[in-house]
Amino acid sequence: MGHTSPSAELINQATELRDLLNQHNQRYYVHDDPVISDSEYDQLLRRLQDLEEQYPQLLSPDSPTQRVGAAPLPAFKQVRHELPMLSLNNAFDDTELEEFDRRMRERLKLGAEEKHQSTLEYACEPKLDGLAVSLLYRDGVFERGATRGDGETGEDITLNLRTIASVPLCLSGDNIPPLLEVRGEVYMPLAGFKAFNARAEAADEKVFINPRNAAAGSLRQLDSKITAARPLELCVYSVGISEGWTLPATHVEILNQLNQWGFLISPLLDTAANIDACVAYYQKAKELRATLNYDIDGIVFKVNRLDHQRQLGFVARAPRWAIARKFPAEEATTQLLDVEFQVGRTGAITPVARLDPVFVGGVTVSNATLHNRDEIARLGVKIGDTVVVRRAGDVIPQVARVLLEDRPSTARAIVFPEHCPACESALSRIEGEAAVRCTAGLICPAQRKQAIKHFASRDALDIEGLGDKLVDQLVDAGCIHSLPDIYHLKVAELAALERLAEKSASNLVAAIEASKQTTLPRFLYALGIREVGKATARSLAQHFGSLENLQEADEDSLKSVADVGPIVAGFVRQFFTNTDTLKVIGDLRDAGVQWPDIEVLEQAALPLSGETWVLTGSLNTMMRSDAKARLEALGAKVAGSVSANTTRVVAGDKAGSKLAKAEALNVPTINETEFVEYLTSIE
DNA sequence: CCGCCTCGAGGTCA
DNA sequence: CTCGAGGCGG
Repeated sequence: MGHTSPSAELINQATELRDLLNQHNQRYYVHDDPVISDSEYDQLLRRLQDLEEQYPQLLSPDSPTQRVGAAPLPAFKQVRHELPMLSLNNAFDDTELEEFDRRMRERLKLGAEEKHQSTLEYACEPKLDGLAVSLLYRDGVFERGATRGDGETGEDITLNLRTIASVPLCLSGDNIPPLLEVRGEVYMPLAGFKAFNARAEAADEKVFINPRNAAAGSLRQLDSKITAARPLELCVYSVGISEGWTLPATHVEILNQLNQWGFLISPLLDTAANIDACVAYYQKAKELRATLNYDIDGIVFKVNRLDHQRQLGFVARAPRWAIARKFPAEEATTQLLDVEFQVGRTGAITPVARLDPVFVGGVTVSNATLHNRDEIARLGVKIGDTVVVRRAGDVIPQVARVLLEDRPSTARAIVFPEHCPACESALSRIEGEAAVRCTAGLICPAQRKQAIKHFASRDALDIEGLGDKLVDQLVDAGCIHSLPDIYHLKVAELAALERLAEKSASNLVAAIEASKQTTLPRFLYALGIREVGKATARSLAQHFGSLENLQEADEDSLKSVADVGPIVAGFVRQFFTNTDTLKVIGDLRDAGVQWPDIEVLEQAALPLSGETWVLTGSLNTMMRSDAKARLEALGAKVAGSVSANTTRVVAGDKAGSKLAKAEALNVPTINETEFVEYLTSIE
């Protein structure tokens, strides 16, 4: 068995069964229109299983038998998204939605008076409450699936996605592109969620708190057999990269095409002729919400025409041409039990409300930030009050207001401290700032701990294993006083600590060692310069190329960096003129912290300086303006026409005369895929 | 901020 | 086997 080859007849049979099953599967899950009974389906599936068992050569990754799950993985691999997975801007009321529409029409030069004349059509669809994923199909076969992650890098969850019935293992229909990345949301339908929990409860197993976390937990299983037993679904809402597909004119047409190839799209997908119709769609969806078999947290509106989308481009980490109109956050009332004061990295004192735990927006809330002294005053809140709590912007719990009529006679005023709760030094408040700060800087143990935690955090040097508790432990034990001490920790010294044995200790030392190889933006961010977050750190790194250049930069040249004004420039100058911080940087470098030599390029200028590039044809994976900006950031000039001086031509789909001219003049050309690879290789 | 998963530590029991 | 830390995602 297994070593004999299957006959042509059997190979044929297996292929037919596979196609048939995939087809029925699609009818059932994507079009909700089954033509055979469940038991007939099971019979077909079992026949294929038998065949594959007998002749393992017949097995292919797109076989429906593969949905039952595979052997457990040791860990998830990291996956880089060629095209970053962006987030969406939000609108919390109708006015914000109308402002969005006004911005769109202004930028597209459509004119305000045309508001009600159907000039700007929007695609409307509900925003499912699940997890964003990306799925890559090569020649119509599902090849790789990944979580969104931070948008740039996610985790490879191919095997888990393969178990989801509405994830097509291979695409069907006409003109399937050789390369296609789709994006969508994985979620657990409410019926499945309830059934799963009912069964879990009966079996005395743990139940899930809400469908979103159930879906997230299911996708994070290393053993895909467990995922296979979870009722998950995929609904797609956009295309990432693609090759060999001339995109249609509108977003809705894209989705309809995806649907024809076998993907589930929202049955509520619709268009709105103008923003008033969007508002109406939102109202209708809000009423419909309670009857749906899945959680939604808002409605997404997208400018429907792709040429308009290209014209509008992106802001920061979100497309300019789309907005999510959020449903109002769910609210609940509870008691304010106490207020604690925490010291942040920059010394800011943050009051944190300790609440009587209350279930709101799908989770149990027991803490909420009160932001600062002004916020406490604005709310007029006292300890013992009944407060209204809500989960704002999806995540962070917030005290919305106080029910003064319920105030007990025992309510006590919240006393803002006058001294730092960690180091006792006096607090000060700078004119015009909301925050009250401890100015002791790194002398304050709380700030020292925060600085170290920040340095080790995911977006900074990403030292895995050096978390909150461990930093507290290490600082309290005197193992770490300042950042460079991290790099002198020894396994023996760590293993002597509580709850940290040989294994963890050597893992940590290895992670610390690995963190020495970093990048300039990460390092800058890790230093914790005030007002220098991830984005600013990246701009600074790109602009100055090296730490030396940045250190020597005066305020004027700092201000010439995008998003850097006088305030940030001031903080940066202040940081690099402080002898203590300079010593910390020196010690870190002595300890071996280093980043690739972008500084080599600083004099010789950027990698593409002196080159002239020409873009022609339409690009599928990026906006032309983005392509231009990226090239210019690398020092290239981007010209409109091809000449003998042109260094290179990027030929997108339907490239015309410019491509012909390039070939005539012997100017090298590259296609879009090569171009994207090239960009990612040198950026 | 919270819920979920995974993993290591350290206990209990064989 | 239980506990708790850390990573991840929204």
